Amino acid sequence: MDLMHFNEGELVGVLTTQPIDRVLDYKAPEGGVMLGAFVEVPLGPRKVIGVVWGKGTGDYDYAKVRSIIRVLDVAPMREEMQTFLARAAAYTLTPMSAMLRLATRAPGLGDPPSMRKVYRLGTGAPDRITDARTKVIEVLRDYGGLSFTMKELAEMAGVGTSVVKGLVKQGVVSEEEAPRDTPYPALDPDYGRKALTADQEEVATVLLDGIAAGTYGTTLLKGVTGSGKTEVYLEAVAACLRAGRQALVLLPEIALTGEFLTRVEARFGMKPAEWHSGVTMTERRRCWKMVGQGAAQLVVGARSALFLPFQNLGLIVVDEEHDTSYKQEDGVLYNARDMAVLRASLNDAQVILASATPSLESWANVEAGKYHRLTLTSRFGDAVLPQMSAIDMRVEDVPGGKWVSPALKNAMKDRLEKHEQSLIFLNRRGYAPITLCRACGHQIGCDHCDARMVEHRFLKRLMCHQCGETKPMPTKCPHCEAEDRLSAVGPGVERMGEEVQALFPDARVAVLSSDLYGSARAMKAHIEEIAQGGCDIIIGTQLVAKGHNFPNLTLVGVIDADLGLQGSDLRAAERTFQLMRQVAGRAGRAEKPGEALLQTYQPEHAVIRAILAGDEESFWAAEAEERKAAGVPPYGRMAGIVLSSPNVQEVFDVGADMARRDMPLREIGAQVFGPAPAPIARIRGRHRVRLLVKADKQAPLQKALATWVGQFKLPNSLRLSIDIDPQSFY
DNA sequence: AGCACGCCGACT
DNA sequence: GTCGGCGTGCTC
Repeated sequence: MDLMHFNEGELVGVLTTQPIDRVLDYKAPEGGVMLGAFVEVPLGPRKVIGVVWGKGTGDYDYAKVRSIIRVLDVAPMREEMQTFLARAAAYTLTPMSAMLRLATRAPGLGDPPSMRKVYRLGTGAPDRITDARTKVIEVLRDYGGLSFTMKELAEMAGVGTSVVKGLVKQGVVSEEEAPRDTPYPALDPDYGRKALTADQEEVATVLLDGIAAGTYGTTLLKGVTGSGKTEVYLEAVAACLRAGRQALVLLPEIALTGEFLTRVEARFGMKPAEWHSGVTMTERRRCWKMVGQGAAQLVVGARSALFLPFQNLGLIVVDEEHDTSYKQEDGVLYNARDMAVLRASLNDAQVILASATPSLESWANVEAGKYHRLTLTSRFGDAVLPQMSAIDMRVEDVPGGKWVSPALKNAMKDRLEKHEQSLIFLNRRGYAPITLCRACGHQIGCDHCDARMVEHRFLKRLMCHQCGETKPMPTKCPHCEAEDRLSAVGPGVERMGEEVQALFPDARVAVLSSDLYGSARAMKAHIEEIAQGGCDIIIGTQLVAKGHNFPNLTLVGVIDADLGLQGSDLRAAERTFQLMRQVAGRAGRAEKPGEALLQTYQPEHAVIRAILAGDEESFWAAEAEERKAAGVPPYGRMAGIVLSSPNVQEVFDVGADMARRDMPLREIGAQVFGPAPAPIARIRGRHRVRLLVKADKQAPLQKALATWVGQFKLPNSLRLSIDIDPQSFY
């Protein structure tokens, strides 16, 4: 490859991670520098990390141009990575410096490679031989030429470290310095190959053809839980490894990585590299560096893994592609699913978007011919999708303050008798969503946010689900001071646990909610125990919808299928549809047929009917029609602009001013709506208003937004963030 | 992001 | 008089 090289003294442009939205000129250091090199440069009184972005422009007073201090000992950034960052920045309207920060988030990037002492067989002869010494020498012989740390070697030989030290002194064992960051063990694509069903084989073959072509392409891999989606895309990973290229698997949640790593190990013989907020600093550094040297073949990670310095990326799998956590909602606002497609297209790599319930965006891209689509139909074993039906809550007799209908209760009783598990699903954490004073009607809210405090009886506190603030449960109303008049209104999972336990006093009831655990590990252990039959009835939030297997589960009861259909959130129907189908998909594994019962007050609602009929195609088609008519994503483009400030008056004034001076937007036919209070009007003491911009699919939205926002001189106290393709906008 | 420069209010 | 508030601007 023809890498551009700059000789000493030549002007180069360096992009730094400092929030300066410009490439600065520097002189190439002694020995010259490559395009894309990671460098340390002086900036004012400081030294900062940057990347050689291109030739210098020479538009800065030459006398003031300083020299690059040093070139870091890491692989230079590839040109397609530069393009990826630039395109992603332009799309999300993020400054380049912030984009570069995502790509340089490796701890200790600027440090010299960390070294450690390793030991291998030397050439010397021992002065005398002992049993312990023989063991050490045998271990080293067995592993012919490999080296180990002192601790490893002593442990493997079953001797103390002093034995090894003695041998080192005599040169029998040699000591040398080696980098601490070691390559990941090679994965064997043929290691744990499982026989696929005919259906899976067919799909895998198509994916393999895509990999073999070595070109860009995106495939939506659709398959219900248990259809063997993972097995099938791991075949694509195997093909990618055989082709000598790197692969990346993105998972929406860290809690899922543990189980996934085990599956990778079973399939490829070794664990892959891991990248997410849960891994240690040392391991992250190793991962970043090894990925950059091509010494990590497969990375399993969170959305930020998209910014790792892959040298030869051949495949990106986005598992559970519909998951909303792929959309970063703070800092740089990007959707990892879309960015994966962008990165792959610049790398001639393949993308697999896997889901049981794809997003409407992906569905629309398939319809438009941009993505391929593969569907896995048959489930493992002979289990079938659960029998789904609605319980019409308008005719059920449910006492006040209770939520389980007689129909659902009977179904649960039946499972208890058959020693099968039931799952009661309610997507509300805590005990009760509202704490109301019966004397004055006051609802306890958060002091810093415009949100209600949720009672968590388990913690004996009230919690704000927006900012996480908690306070002790008061005994008297903070408004009218009436004693003992506060009451819990509405259901939460903790309260459901109480109700169900009262209905079935002898049943073992377990409540599953993310806030009940101290760590992801504790949560995983508990879920595993429950799945193995550790309880009769599970009460859970959407946590249970995410990839956990409950082999003995045959009944799913949804307490409030209408939750999420309310409001004018455009994606509410889509989300409810996905969530209900996923939850229902938990029932009926192995040989036992499952049943799903949905409690609803609007059984005639199109979404509820589509869920019950299991008729996805018509649901998507109907959704697509509605959104086309409304001109909203994925058939139109939107951007959310959130202004926030400690001063209410200020945000509304600036918001109104921005809405008024909308010429740059009108020029591209875009419309501005608002300002309106943002979905959460106050967070951590900052008042928030939102403007929404709607444009045609083809309109150059980003450019117009940049010009529009650029017109305003914003006060310092005010913060503005632009969210292209916002996930939620009620 | 830091850090310096600079221009108005209450103190020795 | 001057100490210090943090708004504004610069960093190759």
